[in-house]
Amino acid sequence: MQLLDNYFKSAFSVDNVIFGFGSGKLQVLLIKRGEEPYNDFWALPGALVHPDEDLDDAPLRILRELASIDNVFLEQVHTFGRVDRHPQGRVITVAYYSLINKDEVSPKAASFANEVAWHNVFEIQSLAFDHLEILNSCVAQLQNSIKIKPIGFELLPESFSLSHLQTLYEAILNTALDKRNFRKKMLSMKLLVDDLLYQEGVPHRPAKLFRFDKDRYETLKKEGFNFQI
Amino acid sequence: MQLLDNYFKSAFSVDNVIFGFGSGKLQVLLIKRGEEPYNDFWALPGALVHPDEDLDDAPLRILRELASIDNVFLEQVHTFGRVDRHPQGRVITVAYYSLINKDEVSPKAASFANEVAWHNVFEIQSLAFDHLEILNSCVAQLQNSIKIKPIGFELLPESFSLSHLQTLYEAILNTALDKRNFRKKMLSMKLLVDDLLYQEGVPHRPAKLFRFDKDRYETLKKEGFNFQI
DNA sequence: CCAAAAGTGTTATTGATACACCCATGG
DNA sequence: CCATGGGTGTATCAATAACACTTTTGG
Repeated sequence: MQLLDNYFKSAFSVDNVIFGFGSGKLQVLLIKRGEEPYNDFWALPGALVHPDEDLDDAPLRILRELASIDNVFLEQVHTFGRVDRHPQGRVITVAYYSLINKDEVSPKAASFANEVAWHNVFEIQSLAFDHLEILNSCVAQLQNSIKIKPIGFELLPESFSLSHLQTLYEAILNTALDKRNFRKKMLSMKLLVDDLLYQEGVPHRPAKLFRFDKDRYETLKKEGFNFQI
Repeated sequence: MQLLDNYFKSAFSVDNVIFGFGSGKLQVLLIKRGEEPYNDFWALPGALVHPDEDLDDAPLRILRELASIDNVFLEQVHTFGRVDRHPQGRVITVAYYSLINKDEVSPKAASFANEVAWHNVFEIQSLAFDHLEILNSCVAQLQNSIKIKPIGFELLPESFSLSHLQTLYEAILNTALDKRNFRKKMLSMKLLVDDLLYQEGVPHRPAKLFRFDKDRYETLKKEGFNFQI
């Protein structure tokens, strides 16, 4: 609260909705608050923006502190600024979401949190402050973005099967997709390269593995190509 | 600058990209700055957010001061917060755009401006601060939004012809559209009601006039209808 | 040989695009 | 009667959606 006092009257913060994919579900990394208000509530990880820090760097700092990762996909979503959104003063907050591969991180509670844990997005009932509204707006934007930009791969290991990718899309869009149509469309865009590997040790026919060709996407994009699922 | 001093070190502002439609072109309302920095440059109308003012109300206040109108379509676009974006201190700014019918306003220079004028969007070469970047992001978002939401009507008089509407779409999207296909699609959505009026005093066949049925749109939207042009 | 998920094509329907002439009015 | 923009329909092509069986592996 000491730090807060310096900023108060008018502070700006960022909140970062960190998405991951696990157990076939879209998940989000939440912290358990260790102080009032909303003590013991789950909340989005957030931080005040430092005076000498670019706005877009603040959510990346959160990721570094919480999950020790850098170089993450990040998208700004919306800025929330109702006068009464924070009970202790005027805080305008900029919401971001980021996509990370859960396998590569083991989140540790940072200075500002008691506990950190992954939660299934579509099972969350309440959060501290207006964080549920913020989460929902980020989910909506993710659902839009994933249909028109090849960003889902950020949530998967480098090498993945088409079924794995499809379950990811289904988890995010919260709907079932047709297997044959999904594969047809995904492969027709020529953004996946055959990894020349197959799944191992599975009790069924092993799936062919692919990886996403980012360079090729950048090239195609310049030529006017539009990703579309 | 006196007001500014109170806020500085960390201030948040809004900038409002006010779009209008005139002479067949997409236009934007700019102010000419009357002080340093960027004295005599054209700039987006902006304002610091008052401590007791909801964020979304700040751009509406700008509209009230500059054009004496209320009840305007408004969309938040993006928040710009690079440390060096403002030469005099740390200012994070939230960009909004709004759509108004030029016929209903006669903008007057407000306290913070020397001069106000409409400019053709696609002819603007430079603006104060990073306002060109902000303008461009708002134009891009308007172009996206107008394809999927029936918002263009805000820029027109209540009663308009299909050709009028088409020139508006062409001006915003900066591209030519096929007349028959445009009309077919627009009418098929059943969002326009025949105004039972025709143009008058034109030296050619007078056009049938329509108006946008907002209630009907809200109803259809609830049933899962998606606007699409 | 059983269970489990991988992999694979065709058809029908829908939506998108391309395109040219006649009409009504004012001057 | 001329100039101007208003108004209209069809045919082709591309994209989407629906749908069921065979294959490969581990146990």
